[in-house]
Amino acid sequence: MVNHMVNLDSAFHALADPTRRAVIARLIKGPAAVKDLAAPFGMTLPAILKHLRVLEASGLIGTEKAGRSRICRINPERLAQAEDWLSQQRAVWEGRTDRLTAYAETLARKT
Amino acid sequence: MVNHMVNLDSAFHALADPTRRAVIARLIKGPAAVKDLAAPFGMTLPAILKHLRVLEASGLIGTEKAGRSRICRINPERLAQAEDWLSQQRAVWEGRTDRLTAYAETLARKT
DNA sequence: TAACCAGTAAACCAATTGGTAAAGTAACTG
DNA sequence: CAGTTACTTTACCAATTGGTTTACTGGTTA
Repeated sequence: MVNHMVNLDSAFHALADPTRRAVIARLIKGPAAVKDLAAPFGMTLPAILKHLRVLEASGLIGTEKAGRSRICRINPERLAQAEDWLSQQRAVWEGRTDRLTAYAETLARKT
Repeated sequence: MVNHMVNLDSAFHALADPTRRAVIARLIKGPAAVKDLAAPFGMTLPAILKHLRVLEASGLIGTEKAGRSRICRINPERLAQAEDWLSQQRAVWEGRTDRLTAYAETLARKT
């Protein structure tokens, strides 16, 4: 139960970097090798590799070795978990404002 | 247009800490003073204040001074922005898998 | 006015981050 | 077998983070 929190920690942390979000946006369209992910950014291989490790540790992506290259693919479930936390908060918020709206209507009816 | 990214950076960064998510979960049910937010955690006031500043800088919450206390309230729009990015990615993913599904069905029809 | 209360500021600390450069290793290619 | 490619490791760096303690300010209350 605490584990779930830890996952959210690492998932949101992974999402907090524009490079990593760009990698996700790329991978969501299909798997890619490390080299191909590095290409769009003016960044060294080790730098991208660090980002990929952060993403992999968070469970947002998975990687596997194929010959001399490593291919990365998205793990949409973890992305959904982050989205779920947010939509859950929104649900509470909307429940609250609904209640406020209902209360306001009650007041309006009384006056 | 780059600004939007920066906002996502700070929003996701703010969400990456369990204390800050707990603060958000609390504030989404209604405004609260700094002291009340600090109470549930075994943490000093300055520590919570730092978290609140991070949350405020990200735009996820707003604060205002009232007498000697400062009351904090949620800003649901920013929360929605983070959710939007995620659901947008999911939409791409689902579009992709839909296309794969359609392709699989085409194959099935041919055989 | 004296005492208390809520927040703020400042200085400090260990750990983490996002990047680099340089030197390896393992898998293809000619 | 020699060379290139693609990743990997290591060591290093400056900046940021999440926390502390101590001291101070401004409001509230007895």
